[in-house]
Amino acid sequence: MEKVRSRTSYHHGDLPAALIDATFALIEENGVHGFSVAEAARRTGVSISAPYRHFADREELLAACAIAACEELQRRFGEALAQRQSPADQLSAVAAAYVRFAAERRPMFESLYGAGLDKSRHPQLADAGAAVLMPVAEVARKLAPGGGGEAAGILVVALTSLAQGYATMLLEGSFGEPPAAVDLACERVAAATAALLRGRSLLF
Amino acid sequence: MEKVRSRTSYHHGDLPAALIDATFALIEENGVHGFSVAEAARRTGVSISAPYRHFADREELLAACAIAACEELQRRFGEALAQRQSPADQLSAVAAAYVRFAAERRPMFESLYGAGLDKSRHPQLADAGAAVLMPVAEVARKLAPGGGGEAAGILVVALTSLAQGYATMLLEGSFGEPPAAVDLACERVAAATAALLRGRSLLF
DNA sequence: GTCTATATGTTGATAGAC
DNA sequence: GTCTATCAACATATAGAC
Repeated sequence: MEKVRSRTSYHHGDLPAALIDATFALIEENGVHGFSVAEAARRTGVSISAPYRHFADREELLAACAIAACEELQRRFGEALAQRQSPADQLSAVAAAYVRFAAERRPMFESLYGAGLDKSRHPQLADAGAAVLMPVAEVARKLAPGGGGEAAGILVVALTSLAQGYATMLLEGSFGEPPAAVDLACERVAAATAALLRGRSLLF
Repeated sequence: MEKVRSRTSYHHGDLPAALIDATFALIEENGVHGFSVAEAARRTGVSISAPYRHFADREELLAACAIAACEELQRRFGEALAQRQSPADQLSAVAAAYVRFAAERRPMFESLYGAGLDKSRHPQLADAGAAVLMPVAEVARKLAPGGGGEAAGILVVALTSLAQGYATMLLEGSFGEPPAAVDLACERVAAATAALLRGRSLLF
Protein backbone atom coordinates (compact mmCIF):
# COMPACT_ATOMS: atom_id res chain seq x y z
CA MET A 1 0.00 0.00 0.00
CA GLU A 2 2.97 2.36 -0.23
CA LYS A 3 2.11 4.39 -3.34
CA VAL A 4 4.36 7.30 -2.41
CA ARG A 5 6.19 7.26 -5.70
CA SER A 6 6.61 10.38 -7.78
CA ARG A 7 3.97 11.39 -10.26
CA THR A 8 6.49 11.28 -13.11
CA SER A 9 6.67 7.54 -12.62
CA TYR A 10 4.35 5.46 -14.80
CA HIS A 11 2.22 2.59 -13.61
CA HIS A 12 4.88 0.46 -11.97
CA GLY A 13 6.71 0.72 -8.72
CA ASP A 14 8.89 -2.20 -9.76
CA LEU A 15 8.97 -2.88 -13.46
CA PRO A 16 11.81 -5.42 -13.30
CA ALA A 17 9.81 -7.59 -10.91
CA ALA A 18 6.69 -7.18 -13.02
CA LEU A 19 8.62 -8.26 -16.11
CA ILE A 20 9.96 -11.30 -14.31
CA ASP A 21 6.42 -12.26 -13.32
CA ALA A 22 5.25 -11.83 -16.88
CA THR A 23 8.11 -13.97 -18.13
CA PHE A 24 7.14 -16.79 -15.78
CA ALA A 25 3.56 -16.52 -16.98
CA LEU A 26 4.70 -16.83 -20.59
CA ILE A 27 6.91 -19.81 -19.80
CA GLU A 28 4.00 -21.43 -18.02
CA GLU A 29 1.82 -21.06 -21.08
CA ASN A 30 4.19 -22.01 -23.89
CA GLY A 31 7.52 -22.99 -22.45
CA VAL A 32 10.72 -20.98 -22.68
CA HIS A 33 10.22 -21.06 -26.42
CA GLY A 34 7.04 -19.03 -25.99
CA PHE A 35 8.76 -16.19 -24.21
CA SER A 36 9.81 -12.97 -25.85
CA VAL A 37 10.81 -9.62 -24.44
CA ALA A 38 8.17 -7.96 -26.57
CA GLU A 39 5.35 -10.12 -25.29
CA ALA A 40 6.49 -9.73 -21.69
CA ALA A 41 6.39 -5.98 -22.16
CA ARG A 42 2.89 -6.12 -23.62
CA ARG A 43 1.64 -8.26 -20.73
CA THR A 44 3.11 -5.83 -18.26
CA GLY A 45 1.46 -2.93 -20.00
CA VAL A 46 4.61 -1.09 -20.97
CA SER A 47 6.17 -0.32 -24.31
CA ILE A 48 8.39 -2.73 -26.15
CA SER A 49 11.49 -0.74 -25.36
CA ALA A 50 10.93 -0.28 -21.63
CA PRO A 51 12.47 -3.63 -20.58
CA TYR A 52 15.77 -2.64 -22.12
CA ARG A 53 16.24 0.03 -19.46
CA HIS A 54 16.43 -2.75 -16.87
CA PHE A 55 17.82 -5.72 -18.73
CA ALA A 56 20.55 -5.48 -21.33
CA ASP A 57 18.96 -8.11 -23.50
CA ARG A 58 16.65 -11.09 -23.62
CA GLU A 59 19.15 -13.35 -21.87
CA GLU A 60 19.58 -11.04 -18.93
CA LEU A 61 15.86 -11.11 -18.23
CA LEU A 62 15.87 -14.89 -18.34
CA ALA A 63 18.86 -14.97 -16.02
CA ALA A 64 17.03 -12.74 -13.56
CA CYS A 65 14.17 -15.24 -13.63
CA ALA A 66 16.54 -18.09 -12.94
CA ILE A 67 17.96 -16.22 -9.98
CA ALA A 68 14.46 -15.70 -8.59
CA ALA A 69 13.93 -19.44 -9.05
CA CYS A 70 17.08 -20.15 -7.05
CA GLU A 71 15.80 -18.01 -4.22
CA GLU A 72 12.49 -19.84 -4.08
CA LEU A 73 14.31 -23.15 -4.18
CA GLN A 74 16.63 -22.12 -1.38
CA ARG A 75 13.65 -21.19 0.76
CA ARG A 76 12.03 -24.58 0.17
CA PHE A 77 15.25 -26.45 0.89
CA GLY A 78 15.60 -24.55 4.13
CA GLU A 79 12.14 -25.64 5.22
CA ALA A 80 12.81 -29.25 4.26
CA LEU A 81 16.06 -29.35 6.21
CA ALA A 82 14.48 -27.78 9.29
CA GLN A 83 11.67 -30.30 9.45
CA ARG A 84 13.84 -33.42 9.70
CA GLN A 85 16.44 -34.61 12.14
CA SER A 86 18.72 -37.27 10.70
CA PRO A 87 20.95 -36.41 7.75
CA ALA A 88 19.42 -39.19 5.66
CA ASP A 89 15.92 -37.93 6.29
CA GLN A 90 17.00 -34.41 5.55
CA LEU A 91 18.44 -35.38 2.17
CA SER A 92 15.34 -37.35 1.25
CA ALA A 93 13.23 -34.35 2.16
CA VAL A 94 15.38 -32.06 0.03
CA ALA A 95 14.99 -34.35 -2.96
CA ALA A 96 11.24 -34.41 -2.48
CA ALA A 97 11.18 -30.64 -2.09
CA TYR A 98 12.96 -30.28 -5.42
CA VAL A 99 10.44 -32.48 -7.17
CA ARG A 100 7.56 -30.58 -5.60
CA PHE A 101 9.15 -27.32 -6.62
CA ALA A 102 9.29 -28.51 -10.22
CA ALA A 103 5.60 -29.34 -10.16
CA GLU A 104 4.33 -26.32 -8.24
CA ARG A 105 6.66 -23.79 -9.82
CA ARG A 106 7.09 -25.31 -13.22
CA PRO A 107 8.09 -22.09 -15.02
CA MET A 108 10.76 -21.48 -12.39
CA PHE A 109 12.04 -24.99 -12.89
CA GLU A 110 12.12 -24.50 -16.64
CA SER A 111 13.96 -21.23 -16.33
CA LEU A 112 16.65 -23.07 -14.41
CA TYR A 113 17.36 -25.97 -16.70
CA GLY A 114 15.60 -25.21 -19.97
CA ALA A 115 16.61 -21.68 -20.85
CA GLY A 116 20.02 -22.64 -22.21
CA LEU A 117 21.73 -20.03 -20.07
CA ASP A 118 25.49 -19.85 -20.16
CA LYS A 119 26.20 -19.65 -16.44
CA SER A 120 29.73 -18.46 -16.99
CA ARG A 121 28.26 -15.36 -18.59
CA HIS A 122 25.94 -14.77 -15.62
CA PRO A 123 28.07 -14.92 -12.47
CA GLN A 124 25.20 -13.79 -10.27
CA LEU A 125 23.24 -16.82 -11.38
CA ALA A 126 26.20 -19.11 -10.78
CA ASP A 127 26.47 -17.72 -7.26
CA ALA A 128 22.77 -18.16 -6.59
CA GLY A 129 22.98 -21.75 -7.80
CA ALA A 130 25.94 -22.52 -5.58
CA ALA A 131 24.19 -20.97 -2.57
CA VAL A 132 21.25 -23.31 -3.01
CA LEU A 133 23.43 -26.39 -2.61
CA MET A 134 25.61 -25.17 0.22
CA PRO A 135 23.39 -26.30 3.14
CA VAL A 136 22.78 -29.59 1.36
CA ALA A 137 26.49 -30.21 1.03
CA GLU A 138 26.90 -29.58 4.72
CA VAL A 139 24.42 -32.33 5.54
CA ALA A 140 26.01 -34.66 3.01
CA ARG A 141 29.33 -34.23 4.77
CA LYS A 142 27.89 -35.90 7.84
CA LEU A 143 27.20 -39.03 5.83
CA ALA A 144 30.39 -39.14 3.81
CA PRO A 145 33.22 -41.43 4.90
CA GLY A 146 35.69 -39.50 7.00
CA GLY A 147 33.47 -36.44 6.78
CA GLY A 148 35.66 -35.37 3.88
CA GLY A 149 34.61 -33.05 1.10
CA GLU A 150 35.22 -35.33 -1.85
CA ALA A 151 32.78 -38.09 -0.96
CA ALA A 152 30.28 -35.42 0.10
CA GLY A 153 30.60 -33.85 -3.32
CA ILE A 154 29.91 -37.15 -5.03
CA LEU A 155 26.89 -37.58 -2.83
CA VAL A 156 25.54 -34.12 -3.60
CA VAL A 157 25.87 -34.65 -7.34
CA ALA A 158 24.19 -38.04 -7.00
CA LEU A 159 21.29 -36.53 -5.11
CA THR A 160 20.84 -33.54 -7.39
CA SER A 161 20.94 -35.85 -10.39
CA LEU A 162 18.38 -38.13 -8.86
CA ALA A 163 16.07 -35.26 -7.96
CA GLN A 164 16.54 -33.62 -11.35
CA GLY A 165 15.62 -36.85 -13.06
CA TYR A 166 12.51 -37.46 -11.00
CA ALA A 167 11.41 -33.88 -11.54
CA THR A 168 11.84 -34.19 -15.29
CA MET A 169 10.03 -37.50 -15.47
CA LEU A 170 7.19 -36.15 -13.36
CA LEU A 171 6.69 -33.25 -15.76
CA GLU A 172 6.89 -35.69 -18.67
CA GLY A 173 3.97 -37.59 -17.22
CA SER A 174 5.77 -40.73 -16.05
CA PHE A 175 3.96 -40.61 -12.74
CA GLY A 176 0.49 -40.06 -14.14
CA GLU A 177 -1.69 -36.99 -13.91
CA PRO A 178 -1.59 -34.24 -11.29
CA PRO A 179 -2.27 -33.77 -8.50
CA ALA A 180 -1.84 -37.39 -7.43
CA ALA A 181 1.30 -37.69 -9.57
CA VAL A 182 3.08 -35.03 -7.54
CA ASP A 183 2.69 -36.77 -4.22
CA LEU A 184 3.59 -40.07 -5.80
CA ALA A 185 6.78 -38.70 -7.37
CA CYS A 186 7.78 -37.04 -4.11
CA GLU A 187 7.33 -40.29 -2.21
CA ARG A 188 9.28 -42.20 -4.80
CA VAL A 189 12.18 -39.80 -4.99
CA ALA A 190 12.44 -39.79 -1.20
CA ALA A 191 12.45 -43.58 -1.18
CA ALA A 192 15.02 -43.67 -3.98
CA THR A 193 17.21 -41.26 -2.08
CA ALA A 194 16.99 -43.48 0.97
CA ALA A 195 17.81 -46.51 -1.15
CA LEU A 196 20.75 -44.73 -2.69
CA LEU A 197 22.09 -43.70 0.69
CA ARG A 198 21.56 -47.17 2.04
CA GLY A 199 23.57 -48.67 -0.78
CA ARG A 200 26.02 -45.81 -0.92
CA SER A 201 29.05 -47.90 -0.10
CA LEU A 202 29.04 -48.63 -3.82
CA LEU A 203 29.40 -44.96 -4.61
CA PHE A 204 32.79 -44.20 -3.19
CA MET B 1 26.57 -45.78 -54.58
CA GLU B 2 23.07 -46.27 -56.01
CA LYS B 3 22.56 -43.06 -58.00
CA VAL B 4 19.90 -44.55 -60.23
CA ARG B 5 17.36 -41.85 -59.51
CA SER B 6 15.56 -40.00 -62.25
CA ARG B 7 17.01 -36.86 -63.76
CA THR B 8 13.93 -34.84 -62.84
CA SER B 9 14.93 -35.29 -59.23
CA TYR B 10 17.04 -32.53 -57.70
CA HIS B 11 20.13 -32.99 -55.61
CA HIS B 12 18.71 -35.22 -52.91
CA GLY B 13 17.83 -38.83 -52.82
CA ASP B 14 16.45 -38.36 -49.35
CA LEU B 15 15.55 -34.83 -48.45
CA PRO B 16 13.70 -35.73 -45.23
CA ALA B 17 16.82 -37.41 -43.88
CA ALA B 18 18.99 -34.51 -45.00
CA LEU B 19 16.68 -32.08 -43.21
CA ILE B 20 16.80 -34.14 -40.04
CA ASP B 21 20.60 -34.07 -40.15
CA ALA B 22 20.58 -30.32 -40.66
CA THR B 23 18.21 -29.91 -37.74
CA PHE B 24 20.55 -31.84 -35.46
CA ALA B 25 23.42 -29.68 -36.61
CA LEU B 26 21.49 -26.53 -35.77
CA ILE B 27 20.50 -27.88 -32.35
CA GLU B 28 24.12 -28.73 -31.71
CA GLU B 29 25.18 -25.18 -32.48
CA ASN B 30 22.50 -23.16 -30.73
CA GLY B 31 20.09 -25.46 -28.97
CA VAL B 32 16.53 -26.18 -30.00
CA HIS B 33 15.98 -22.44 -29.80
CA GLY B 34 18.45 -21.98 -32.65
CA PHE B 35 16.57 -24.21 -35.02
CA SER B 36 14.23 -23.01 -37.72
CA VAL B 37 12.75 -24.72 -40.73
CA ALA B 38 14.10 -21.96 -42.94
CA GLU B 39 17.68 -22.34 -41.73
CA ALA B 40 17.51 -26.12 -42.01
CA ALA B 41 16.39 -25.71 -45.61
CA ARG B 42 19.23 -23.33 -46.38
CA ARG B 43 21.80 -25.69 -44.84
CA THR B 44 20.44 -28.51 -46.93
CA GLY B 45 20.65 -26.43 -50.06
CA VAL B 46 16.96 -26.41 -50.89
CA SER B 47 14.39 -23.68 -50.97
CA ILE B 48 12.54 -22.52 -47.89
CA SER B 49 9.35 -24.17 -49.02
CA ALA B 50 10.77 -27.58 -49.86
CA PRO B 51 10.61 -28.98 -46.31
CA TYR B 52 6.87 -28.47 -46.25
CA ARG B 53 6.43 -31.18 -48.87
CA HIS B 54 7.72 -33.67 -46.29
CA PHE B 55 6.79 -32.23 -42.92
CA ALA B 56 3.48 -30.53 -42.22
CA ASP B 57 5.10 -27.97 -39.98
CA ARG B 58 8.02 -27.16 -37.76
CA GLU B 59 6.86 -29.49 -35.01
CA GLU B 60 6.63 -32.46 -37.30
CA LEU B 61 10.24 -32.08 -38.32
CA LEU B 62 11.28 -31.90 -34.68
CA ALA B 63 9.20 -34.98 -33.94
CA ALA B 64 10.94 -36.84 -36.75
CA CYS B 65 14.25 -35.93 -35.14
CA ALA B 66 13.07 -37.22 -31.79
CA ILE B 67 12.05 -40.48 -33.41
CA ALA B 68 15.50 -40.81 -34.97
CA ALA B 69 16.93 -40.20 -31.51
CA CYS B 70 14.80 -43.01 -30.10
CA GLU B 71 16.14 -45.37 -32.71
CA GLU B 72 19.73 -44.53 -31.90
CA LEU B 73 19.01 -44.94 -28.22
CA GLN B 74 17.35 -48.28 -28.76
CA ARG B 75 20.41 -49.46 -30.64
CA ARG B 76 22.70 -48.42 -27.81
CA PHE B 77 20.50 -50.01 -25.18
CA GLY B 78 20.54 -53.24 -27.15
CA GLU B 79 24.34 -53.25 -27.16
CA ALA B 80 24.50 -52.51 -23.44
CA LEU B 81 22.10 -55.31 -22.59
CA ALA B 82 23.94 -57.80 -24.78
CA GLN B 83 27.30 -57.13 -23.17
CA ARG B 84 26.29 -58.00 -19.61
CA GLN B 85 24.92 -61.07 -17.91
CA SER B 86 23.22 -60.33 -14.63
CA PRO B 87 20.10 -58.17 -14.61
CA ALA B 88 21.69 -55.70 -12.21
CA ASP B 89 24.73 -55.30 -14.44
CA GLN B 90 22.51 -54.91 -17.45
CA LEU B 91 20.53 -52.11 -15.84
CA SER B 92 23.68 -50.32 -14.75
CA ALA B 93 24.99 -50.60 -18.29
CA VAL B 94 21.77 -49.20 -19.72
CA ALA B 95 21.95 -46.21 -17.40
CA ALA B 96 25.54 -45.58 -18.43
CA ALA B 97 24.60 -45.96 -22.09
CA TYR B 98 21.95 -43.30 -21.69
CA VAL B 99 24.40 -40.88 -20.13
CA ARG B 100 26.93 -41.55 -22.87
CA PHE B 101 24.24 -41.08 -25.48
CA ALA B 102 23.44 -37.65 -24.03
CA ALA B 103 27.09 -36.65 -24.25
CA GLU B 104 27.92 -38.15 -27.64
CA ARG B 105 24.62 -37.30 -29.31
CA ARG B 106 23.71 -34.17 -27.47
CA PRO B 107 21.38 -32.78 -30.15
CA MET B 108 19.49 -36.05 -30.19
CA PHE B 109 19.19 -35.92 -26.43
CA GLU B 110 17.94 -32.35 -26.61
CA SER B 111 15.40 -33.20 -29.26
CA LEU B 112 13.99 -35.78 -26.90
CA TYR B 113 13.50 -33.78 -23.77
CA GLY B 114 14.03 -30.15 -24.72
CA ALA B 115 11.86 -29.64 -27.77
CA GLY B 116 8.65 -29.31 -25.81
CA LEU B 117 6.91 -31.86 -27.99
CA ASP B 118 3.39 -32.84 -27.09
CA LYS B 119 3.70 -36.61 -27.34
CA SER B 120 -0.05 -37.10 -27.47
CA ARG B 121 -0.03 -35.19 -30.73
CA HIS B 122 2.76 -37.38 -32.16
CA PRO B 123 1.72 -41.00 -31.66
CA GLN B 124 4.63 -42.30 -33.69
CA LEU B 125 6.99 -40.64 -31.25
CA ALA B 126 5.10 -42.04 -28.28
CA ASP B 127 5.43 -45.51 -29.79
CA ALA B 128 9.13 -45.09 -30.44
CA GLY B 129 9.65 -43.96 -26.87
CA ALA B 130 7.79 -46.93 -25.49
CA ALA B 131 9.75 -49.33 -27.68
CA VAL B 132 13.02 -48.05 -26.22
CA LEU B 133 12.03 -49.03 -22.70
CA MET B 134 10.47 -52.38 -23.49
CA PRO B 135 13.63 -54.53 -23.26
CA VAL B 136 14.66 -52.63 -20.13
CA ALA B 137 11.35 -53.38 -18.47
CA GLU B 138 11.83 -57.03 -19.25
CA VAL B 139 15.12 -57.08 -17.38
CA ALA B 140 13.64 -55.12 -14.51
CA ARG B 141 10.95 -57.75 -14.13
CA LYS B 142 13.61 -60.27 -13.17
CA LEU B 143 14.60 -58.13 -10.21
CA ALA B 144 11.15 -57.11 -9.05
CA PRO B 145 9.53 -58.98 -6.16
CA GLY B 146 7.29 -61.73 -7.49
CA GLY B 147 8.38 -60.89 -11.00
CA GLY B 148 5.25 -58.73 -11.20
CA GLY B 149 4.73 -55.78 -13.49
CA GLU B 150 4.06 -53.12 -10.88
CA ALA B 151 7.35 -53.27 -9.02
CA ALA B 152 9.15 -53.56 -12.35
CA GLY B 153 7.43 -50.38 -13.50
CA ILE B 154 8.54 -48.55 -10.38
CA LEU B 155 12.05 -49.78 -11.01
CA VAL B 156 12.07 -48.65 -14.64
CA VAL B 157 10.87 -45.18 -13.75
CA ALA B 158 13.48 -45.01 -11.00
CA LEU B 159 16.24 -45.98 -13.42
CA THR B 160 15.13 -43.66 -16.21
CA SER B 161 14.87 -40.83 -13.73
CA LEU B 162 18.31 -41.54 -12.38
CA ALA B 163 19.84 -41.72 -15.84
CA GLN B 164 17.98 -38.63 -17.03
CA GLY B 165 19.28 -36.72 -14.04
CA TYR B 166 22.88 -37.78 -14.50
CA ALA B 167 22.69 -36.96 -18.20
CA THR B 168 21.35 -33.51 -17.48
CA MET B 169 23.92 -32.79 -14.81
CA LEU B 170 26.71 -33.99 -17.07
CA LEU B 171 25.65 -31.56 -19.78
CA GLU B 172 25.36 -28.82 -17.17
CA GLY B 173 28.99 -29.35 -16.27
CA SER B 174 28.59 -30.96 -12.85
CA PHE B 175 31.15 -33.61 -13.74
CA GLY B 176 33.76 -31.26 -15.14
CA GLU B 177 34.94 -30.86 -18.69
CA PRO B 178 34.79 -33.44 -21.49
CA PRO B 179 36.05 -35.91 -22.37
CA ALA B 180 37.00 -37.02 -18.86
CA ALA B 181 33.63 -35.89 -17.53
CA VAL B 182 31.78 -38.36 -19.73
CA ASP B 183 33.58 -41.41 -18.42
CA LEU B 184 33.25 -40.14 -14.89
CA ALA B 185 29.52 -39.57 -15.18
CA CYS B 186 29.04 -43.00 -16.75
CA GLU B 187 30.91 -44.66 -13.92
CA ARG B 188 28.96 -42.74 -11.34
CA VAL B 189 25.55 -43.43 -12.81
CA ALA B 190 26.37 -47.11 -13.05
CA ALA B 191 27.47 -47.11 -9.42
CA ALA B 192 24.37 -45.18 -8.38
CA THR B 193 22.19 -47.65 -10.23
CA ALA B 194 23.89 -50.49 -8.42
CA ALA B 195 23.44 -48.68 -5.11
CA LEU B 196 19.79 -48.07 -5.86
CA LEU B 197 19.22 -51.71 -6.74
CA ARG B 198 21.08 -52.82 -3.67
CA GLY B 199 18.89 -50.70 -1.45
CA ARG B 200 15.79 -51.29 -3.50
CA SER B 201 13.84 -52.94 -0.71
CA LEU B 202 13.03 -49.38 0.28
CA LEU B 203 11.42 -48.75 -3.08
CA PHE B 204 8.49 -51.09 -2.96
C1' DG C 1 9.60 -32.80 -55.69
C1' DT C 2 11.47 -28.70 -55.96
C1' DC C 3 11.40 -23.92 -57.40
C1' DT C 4 10.22 -18.73 -57.13
C1' DA C 5 7.65 -15.39 -55.14
C1' DT C 6 5.02 -13.62 -51.70
C1' DA C 7 1.73 -12.75 -47.82
C1' DT C 8 1.82 -11.92 -43.15
C1' DG C 9 3.53 -11.70 -38.88
C1' DT C 10 7.08 -11.38 -35.10
C1' DT C 11 11.33 -10.32 -33.06
C1' DG C 12 15.41 -7.87 -30.80
C1' DA C 13 17.24 -3.73 -30.38
C1' DT C 14 18.05 1.43 -31.05
C1' DA C 15 17.23 6.67 -31.44
C1' DG C 16 15.39 10.47 -29.69
C1' DA C 17 11.37 13.02 -27.42
C1' DC C 18 9.44 14.02 -22.88
C1' DG D 1 12.15 5.66 -16.73
C1' DT D 2 9.03 5.38 -20.00
C1' DC D 3 7.23 6.74 -24.46
C1' DT D 4 6.71 6.63 -29.79
C1' DA D 5 8.54 5.28 -33.90
C1' DT D 6 11.29 2.66 -36.54
C1' DC D 7 14.86 -0.66 -38.35
C1' DA D 8 16.58 -4.73 -40.41
C1' DA D 9 16.19 -9.49 -39.90
C1' DC D 10 13.86 -13.55 -39.72
C1' DA D 11 10.03 -16.64 -39.19
C1' DT D 12 6.04 -19.80 -40.86
C1' DA D 13 3.38 -21.07 -44.34
C1' DT D 14 1.01 -20.93 -48.99
C1' DA D 15 0.18 -20.45 -54.24
C1' DG D 16 1.33 -21.61 -58.48
C1' DA D 17 4.96 -22.55 -62.15
C1' DC D 18 7.87 -26.26 -64.00
